[in-house]
Amino acid sequence: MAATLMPNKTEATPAGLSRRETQVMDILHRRTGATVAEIMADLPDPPTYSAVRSVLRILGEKKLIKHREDGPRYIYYPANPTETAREDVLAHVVRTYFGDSPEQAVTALLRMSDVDISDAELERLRNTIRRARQSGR
Amino acid sequence: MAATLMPNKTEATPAGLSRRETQVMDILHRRTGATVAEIMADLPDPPTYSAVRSVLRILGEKKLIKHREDGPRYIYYPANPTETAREDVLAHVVRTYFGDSPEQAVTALLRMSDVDISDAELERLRNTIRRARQSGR
DNA sequence: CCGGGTCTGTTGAATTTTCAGCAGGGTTGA
DNA sequence: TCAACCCTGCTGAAAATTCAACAGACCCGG
Repeated sequence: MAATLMPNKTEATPAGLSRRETQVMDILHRRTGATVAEIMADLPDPPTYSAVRSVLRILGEKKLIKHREDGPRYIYYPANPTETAREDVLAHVVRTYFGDSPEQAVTALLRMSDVDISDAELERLRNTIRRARQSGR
Repeated sequence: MAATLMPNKTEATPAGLSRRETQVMDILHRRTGATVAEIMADLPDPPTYSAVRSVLRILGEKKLIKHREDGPRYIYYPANPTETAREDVLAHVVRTYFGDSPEQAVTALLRMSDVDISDAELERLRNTIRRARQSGR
């Protein structure tokens, strides 16, 4: 029994960022742009100002972020549009945690987010999805 | 203009795993358990067998994975239930990429996943969610 | 019974990440 | 004007990660 049949590499973890890099990118996405001070404030176990800037420089070299000037300081923001990032991360999550079933992801999402959707509604939604998928696709 | 008003730390990145650690955890989630060989096969730029085992040992020390014996070898798997992991990762994604709006996450999910749901359906779903949230919660 | 192969446990080194200090330039307000 | 302050750019060191090699145990086929 050959263990692995599909190539199936991990990927989709954008490129493979370090811990701090990931944290900073997350902050930039959440804030859609932030100054060094703001990033530092949001960072768990905030390191020094200089340390944050190091990470930013590296992210810049990797072309993952850009910055514009805002008076005396820089405002850093993700290099590619949020929309893209959203698709990427959702694809990754669906693939990794929901066996490639967007349906399951949706229901989990609804279930956990205070949206106490009824079973009936859920069923209806599921049908809608299935129907849309069959015909549309 | 005080920049930061909320504490708003990053967190939710489970604990802050290293690059390799994250990759391995993702593989274990996707496969719901895997041998070293399988993990190695799924890893981008696969290192040696020994290297993989190092990461596994560390993940074990951090109580993030367990392993059971399967004949001559070990099968590693996430220490806490997939369900929990799913909630955590969804919460993180929604917060980071969708401004804490599960609704938006759901629509994005539907839109991107081959489910070419019509605007009308989408609107209906949105109403359903809103309604459920108001009354149910 | 014995050799080859596979697996785990452990250790130490190479590489990467993370971090802080310092120098220079510009802005601000007294 | 000028001094205090804040910001960036850069550099090198500390710390963590990543990795490979080696030793010992086990299993299997000949």
